[in-house]
Amino acid sequence: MCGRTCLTLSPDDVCRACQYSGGSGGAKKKVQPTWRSEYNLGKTYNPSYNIAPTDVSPVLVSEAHFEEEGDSGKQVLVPMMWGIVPFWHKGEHNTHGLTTNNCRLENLMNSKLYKRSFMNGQRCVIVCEGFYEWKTTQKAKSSERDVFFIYRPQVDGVKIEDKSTWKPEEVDLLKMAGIYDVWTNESGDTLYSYTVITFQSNKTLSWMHDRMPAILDSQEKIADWLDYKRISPEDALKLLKPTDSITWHQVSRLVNNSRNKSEECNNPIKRETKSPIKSKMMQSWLQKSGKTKPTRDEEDAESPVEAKKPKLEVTDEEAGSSGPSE
DNA sequence: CCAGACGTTGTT
DNA sequence: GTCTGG
DNA sequence: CCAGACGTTGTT
DNA sequence: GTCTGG
Repeated sequence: MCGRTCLTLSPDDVCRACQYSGGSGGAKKKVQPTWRSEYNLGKTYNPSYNIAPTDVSPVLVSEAHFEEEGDSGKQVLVPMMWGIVPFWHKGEHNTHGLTTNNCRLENLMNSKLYKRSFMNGQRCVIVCEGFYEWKTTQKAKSSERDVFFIYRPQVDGVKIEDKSTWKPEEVDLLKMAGIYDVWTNESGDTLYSYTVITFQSNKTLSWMHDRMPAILDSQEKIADWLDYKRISPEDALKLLKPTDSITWHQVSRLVNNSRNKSEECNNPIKRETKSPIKSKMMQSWLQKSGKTKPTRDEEDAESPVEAKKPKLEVTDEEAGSSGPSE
């Protein structure tokens, strides 16, 4: 599932962080998406460690949706509300009564709510530093579930939760595939809103939750997902596959309350001590089996495996934005 | 033809 | 229990 | 996703 | 608005 995200960059910095190789002709140059602020009933984007449904956050879309003769390969950032308001909805924007913060990929193509937007090319990419996931538990109340912050592996030295260790130009933001819609009220005011596409989790995350967002893990996939004139809906769907290019750490339950916007929200906490009984059993079992360390599978896979860190090298994507400077 | 749904989650 | 707000 | 409300009256 | 169920 995906019910809370984190994005703390200013609009300008989000633009910098979303630099992509674009432009026409053979010589692709690095360009930044432009910031396109819509009225959205007066709702605006506020950088936050704790973004919840109904909040507004920036998403990438093709410029061609807005410019008459726009290049569908060009990207723009548009603040939109999380949770689609169906374009046919009558009344206040918040009275449709449907849960639309996520769209199950399995249901997309026979959904009355999402299919039209999708076939219409209204694809978007939700941008964030990471998202929060509550571990599915049988016994605990929802308020007692373990919470994790999930994000892209960063280059050496960058700690995503410590903004003093990185700059917008070098951070690797998490990008999720979504669908957006445009709603107009009786007065003719428009509201842009989006949903995050989800599917069944792969092994990397299924121990935590059975659903995960459709993460786009390369610049090419992002460009293809957004360019609705070049890539058909059918081909766009093929881009959505579970990724292993993610990592995570446990965070405090401060994030449970969406009013808590503290930067502590995405800070790692020490793993909760297991019950003494289980801990003792584990220790003696480890001694018997002569192991020094439990393997990933043996300890519930609750910490990310190594070897997911990207190599620090200058690729076409990164040329022009070097690593830590100064 | 009209009426009614249109969505997702977790948990008892 | 269920819906709305953040 | 979780938290918090869930209601009405008359009067400062 | 559009689709399904009756």
